[in-house]
Amino acid sequence: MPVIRLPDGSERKFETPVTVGEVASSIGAGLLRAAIAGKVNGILVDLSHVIDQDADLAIVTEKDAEGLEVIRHSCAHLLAHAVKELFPEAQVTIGPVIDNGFYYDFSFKRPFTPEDLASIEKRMNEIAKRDIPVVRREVSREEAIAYFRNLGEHYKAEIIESIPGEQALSLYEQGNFTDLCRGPHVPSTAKIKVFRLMKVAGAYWRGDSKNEMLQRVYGTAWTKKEDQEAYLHRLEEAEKRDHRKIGKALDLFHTQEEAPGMVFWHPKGWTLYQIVEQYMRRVFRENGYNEIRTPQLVDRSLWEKSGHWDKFQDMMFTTSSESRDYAVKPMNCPCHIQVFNQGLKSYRDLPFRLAEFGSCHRNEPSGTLAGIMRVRNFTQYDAHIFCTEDQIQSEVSNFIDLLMKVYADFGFEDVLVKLSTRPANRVGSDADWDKAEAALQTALDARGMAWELQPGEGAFYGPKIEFSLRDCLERDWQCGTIQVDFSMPGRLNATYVAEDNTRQTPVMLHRAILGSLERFIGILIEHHAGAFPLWLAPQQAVVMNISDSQAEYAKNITESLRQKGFRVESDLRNEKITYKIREHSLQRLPYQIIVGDKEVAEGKVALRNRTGENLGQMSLEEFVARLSAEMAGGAV
RNA sequence: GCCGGCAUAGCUCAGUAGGUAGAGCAGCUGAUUUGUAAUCAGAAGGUCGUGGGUUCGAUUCCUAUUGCCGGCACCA
Repeated sequence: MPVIRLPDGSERKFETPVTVGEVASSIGAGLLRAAIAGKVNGILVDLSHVIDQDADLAIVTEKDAEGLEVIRHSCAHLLAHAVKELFPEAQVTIGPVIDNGFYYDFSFKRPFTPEDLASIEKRMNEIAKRDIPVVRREVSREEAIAYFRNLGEHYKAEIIESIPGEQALSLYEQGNFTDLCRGPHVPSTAKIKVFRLMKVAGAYWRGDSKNEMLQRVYGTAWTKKEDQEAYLHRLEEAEKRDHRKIGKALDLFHTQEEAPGMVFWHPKGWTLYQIVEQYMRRVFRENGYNEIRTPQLVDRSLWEKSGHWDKFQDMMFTTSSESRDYAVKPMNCPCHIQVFNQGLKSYRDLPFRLAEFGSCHRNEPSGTLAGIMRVRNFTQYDAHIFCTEDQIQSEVSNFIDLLMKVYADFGFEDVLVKLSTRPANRVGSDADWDKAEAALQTALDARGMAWELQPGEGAFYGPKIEFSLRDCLERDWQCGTIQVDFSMPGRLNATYVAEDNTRQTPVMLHRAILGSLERFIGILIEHHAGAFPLWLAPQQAVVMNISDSQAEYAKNITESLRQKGFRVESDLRNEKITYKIREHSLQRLPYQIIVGDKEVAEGKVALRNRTGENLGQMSLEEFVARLSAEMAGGAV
């Protein structure tokens, strides 16, 4: 005689055990029609789930986020169902829900083609229309294994065999297709209405590159057609912001076959790069860092001592000369320790902060290269702080303040924070780890930041915090990090003289704000879609004449602005003003200045901003004041 | 690195069921002196990513290779 409490607080009594669907039906036929699943005492279940004792129940419909998740999950099954009907020899494996959709991995003798995708999607629509009930059934482990072995579904059988314990397993059956699944699922295939298959790609079985490569089919699914269209539209918008496209259109950089994964910066792109570099240089200077420069090429023995050779040998570029082997530096830290090691350091020198804009090379696998986001030659904008354990917390605190300020200056307000703590394999004593983890956590909490704990995800040498930027398309980019290192200073013999005249090994903090500068600029390009704020714009304004007679005046305006430090060019070409405006608008210049006979006569300029607004006439002084104010609002 | 796709003029792209390629824009030349997102005309521009093969003939078919793109694995 279960009593069921609904989210609004009301209660319903039933004489016998009831299913979630029956409760929904007792509330209203409309609710039953909209119902996707149920939530019993907070646990998501099928509509067919039987409730035999008192419980809290919420009916999950397609309006709920969880309802959409269930639909996406069921859509993955629908995909597998269609594939099995069209290609019976294909074997099913797993099909989880992901952001905006789902995927399903198949083992098949040949790759799926785009044409296959079209026919699979068509079959999915047909199956959905058949309105096939989706039925849950519990079986024992042995039964399940035997069932899938018998079907020749070896991957499924392997999955079940790897599930520990003797627990009963659930199978979901829709017509002639059955899949092992925890569920829950929609009650019928007809509940899945809006979906699209997006792409096929290879994916390793169980995510291990030693295993067979499976065929992964990606799809997206929604409850409403408009939602799907909005999603597809968002993808198109993201494509327009692609830094490779914008980099070409705005003449910022290029890459070419002879230097894979390395960037040729053009004048405008290099201007942008320099603005970012000079800004960071100022930030370092004002915050107690000393900038240094260390060699690109360092004898192999140093990398052996630091431990990098052992682990990353294949990914380091090497060269040799006069029978010595060198490696091109893949990171700055070992060299920074060499600088620290020059001369005897006292505890009074700590914290000792060294920063470098170091050009690093890593021979990344070919398949990982992507525009300027992942390259083989990049500028590692990082710094190392040598300090005592007692200084960790204040250093981390100051660093977080600095990092948030820098991100805000670049237009990023939304920052995700993750704290990773000790892994099973690690160096350093538990006392060291206790202290370091506590220092990181205290620094975060003192600032009142929201953060996520990642237990066991720290590096072997120490705990770390990672900072990700969320851009305007809601994509996350991990850029910043601060890592405590108990290992490397000792490995490379860094010491200082303590108050009691003993030699101590300092703790080293690795810290980065922007990460790879190439990647950060790629993020900036996509975040701003090439329409950079004034302080970052490689070219801030153009001065255009209407006809030849104002050429001299235009040149003078340009020159005055340049004298004041603004990045301005003249466009004196014999073209119609509309033509010039169009060109510079496409180049996304913050300001366009137009001078014709009227402006010459009155000693003024006519101003147009990036959104196409005509700001009317003003004196050069007024325009300069406007630019200066806008720059002050930015970071410079 | 693995799976799949792609590679044609400076750029964006079309094309050839195998008979050495075409558009728009840019660039060049000339005319036009122009008021807030494309003035007109003319001439020119390509070893169809690279190597090998099949063929009377390959940009097209086969093969290898390089790069790029989408994933996967990787990322000190």
